[in-house]
Amino acid sequence: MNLSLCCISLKLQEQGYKFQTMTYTRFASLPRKEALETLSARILNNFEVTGEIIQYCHDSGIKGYRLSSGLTPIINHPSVDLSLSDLPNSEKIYNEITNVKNIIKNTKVRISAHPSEYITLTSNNDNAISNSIRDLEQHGEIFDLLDLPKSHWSPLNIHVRQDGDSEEIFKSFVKNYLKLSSGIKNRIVLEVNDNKDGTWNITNLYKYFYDKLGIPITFDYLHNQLCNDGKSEQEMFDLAYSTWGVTPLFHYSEGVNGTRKHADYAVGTPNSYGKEVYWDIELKQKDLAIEKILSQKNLDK
DNA sequence: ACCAGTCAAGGAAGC
DNA sequence: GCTTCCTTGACTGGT
Repeated sequence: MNLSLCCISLKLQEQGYKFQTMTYTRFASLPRKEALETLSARILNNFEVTGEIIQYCHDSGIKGYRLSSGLTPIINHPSVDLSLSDLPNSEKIYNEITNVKNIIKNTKVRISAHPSEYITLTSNNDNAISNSIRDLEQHGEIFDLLDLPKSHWSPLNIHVRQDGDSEEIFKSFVKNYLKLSSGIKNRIVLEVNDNKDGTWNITNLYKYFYDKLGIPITFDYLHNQLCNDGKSEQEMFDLAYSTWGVTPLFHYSEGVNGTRKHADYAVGTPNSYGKEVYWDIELKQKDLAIEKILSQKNLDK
């Protein structure tokens, strides 16, 4: 089974490999030089941790890894707007990125990302749109530096956040989608929403975004349970599956007591309905939850 | 060393 | 309409 780790390894975290971040408030409160140095050191740390995690995934039989969206904090902030090359010791960061690139090449772990839940391509708020585009392009830049394919093999997964009139929202999406670079357009995929009564269930995503733009649809067990049009799970799985030109990367999670809150561990196992799929495991116990699924799978054999 | 509060985003949901 | 909620994990500052 192709399982994929989301962002954090609890095992490595225990060994001291932890991501670091920085808020804009903090950045702005420090003298410029110190702020930049702190930020640079944290970003360097984050790429080192990323390399460790990818190697660990490979060594543990985990076939995929979702990059943390907090890899390069603040640099996309509209009031900061830095590129990696602006940072002190940027050559160290680029060296580390090259190291991560080589680890990916050697291990063949499938790399993806799920940019912020707050990204929108349909908003009426121009700032929200430009912030979203900047954030997506930043992800693309990192993907390119890591030499990841400009295809859905390395997907950038986002949501259509806005509910309402499908036609209007779709039009708004297209307008902004066309502003994205080809590196983003070739990688972007759309995930079923998790809000009840949501407009963007898999059927509707298919009708608009796959049919008209060829964008693959990400099936997610939990979200599909919470947001669907009454069709069977397998029917939705198959429909989403049919939109991918490469092996799909779907999401597996279980809710606590019927809520969207993610459980610590899986009770069930991902059902791939006989197909080849990569599963992002969105469970709070991260690699420990994956380990458990893999060990149960082995017991079954 | 530890703990509680803070931070960030934009649409949803509630009043 | 306006406010609060949602979500997440690490930072921050006080003890």
